[in-house]
Amino acid sequence: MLCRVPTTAEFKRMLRGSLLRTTRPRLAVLAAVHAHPHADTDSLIGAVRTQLPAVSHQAVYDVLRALTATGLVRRIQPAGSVARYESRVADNHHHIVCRSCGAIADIDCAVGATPCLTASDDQGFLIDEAEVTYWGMCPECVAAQAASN
Amino acid sequence: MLCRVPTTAEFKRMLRGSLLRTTRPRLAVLAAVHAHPHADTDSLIGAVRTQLPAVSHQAVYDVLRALTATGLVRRIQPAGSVARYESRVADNHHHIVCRSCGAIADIDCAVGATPCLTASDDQGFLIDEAEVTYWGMCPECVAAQAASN
DNA sequence: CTGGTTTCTTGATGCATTCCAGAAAGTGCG
DNA sequence: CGCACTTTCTGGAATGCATCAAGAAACCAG
Repeated sequence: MLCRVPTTAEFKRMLRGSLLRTTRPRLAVLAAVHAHPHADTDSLIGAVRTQLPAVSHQAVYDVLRALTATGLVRRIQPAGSVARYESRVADNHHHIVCRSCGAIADIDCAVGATPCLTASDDQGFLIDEAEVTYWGMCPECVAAQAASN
Repeated sequence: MLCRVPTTAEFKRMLRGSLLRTTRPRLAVLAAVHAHPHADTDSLIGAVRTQLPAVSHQAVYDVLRALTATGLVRRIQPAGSVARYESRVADNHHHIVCRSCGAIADIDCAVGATPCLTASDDQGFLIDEAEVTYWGMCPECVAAQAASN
């Protein structure tokens, strides 16, 4: 992620561009998602409350749903994990999840555009997205396991 | 799924082959998973109870976990869905999920072996599996939407 | 058949998420 | 700039899937 975190003014523009009212909770949540990629809802609530101590958890849930619906943030949820959110939305990238500690990292699509979208037989389904999740172990957990042997 | 549902004797052999005791709940759960692909836990509990009315939900949860751990069944959990189980475990196949009704269908890997497993940059992770989930609409929901327009 | 171990039953608990009703804040118009 | 309308936020309770815990029951080897 070489992208710097956008400014508040830019966040406002993003909200207006999505026909969303610019409220403090929304700006704070948007900033939190940009600052903490792949964070779960609880972490985001904590991050938001450092700026806005009074926000309710319900507000964060509502905002995250609104932002997800308009495409400003993306919700990911690997099997066995709670919902997590990220701000990279434009590009077609995938994720690798550590089976041991649950860490998530971004991975660009292996081959160009959207090759995985070509299913061998779609069985009459109208496919609009192919989501790839890589499973494995993060460097830290690999090292930890090697050390314990 | 051209495979017929295995017999009870075959289920027993499968359990013993995985060093698991052959108990009635396990046989019933194994049969239920084979008879109802992609069923969620609650449906499986219902299916098991047609044969074994007294089983507790906890027993089904435990059995499903044991079967998943030994690889006799596979657990899948698309984002926003509860856990589902299937009996196709040997082949490397993927799933397509209907955004509208949640239906799940099997899809064979697009290109031969395991091409998607080649990540562009693994970032130091030790990758052991690439899971592909296609998102779209099932034929029924496509028809229903077309009819309502 | 019997001892030892694993598994199942019953009931309670945890946790992420959602529902609900009233209060508050943002927005457009006069 | 202020007012009315609409949407959003607060606070509290509820839902639902899944897991934990302790004792009873079932399975397997000898």
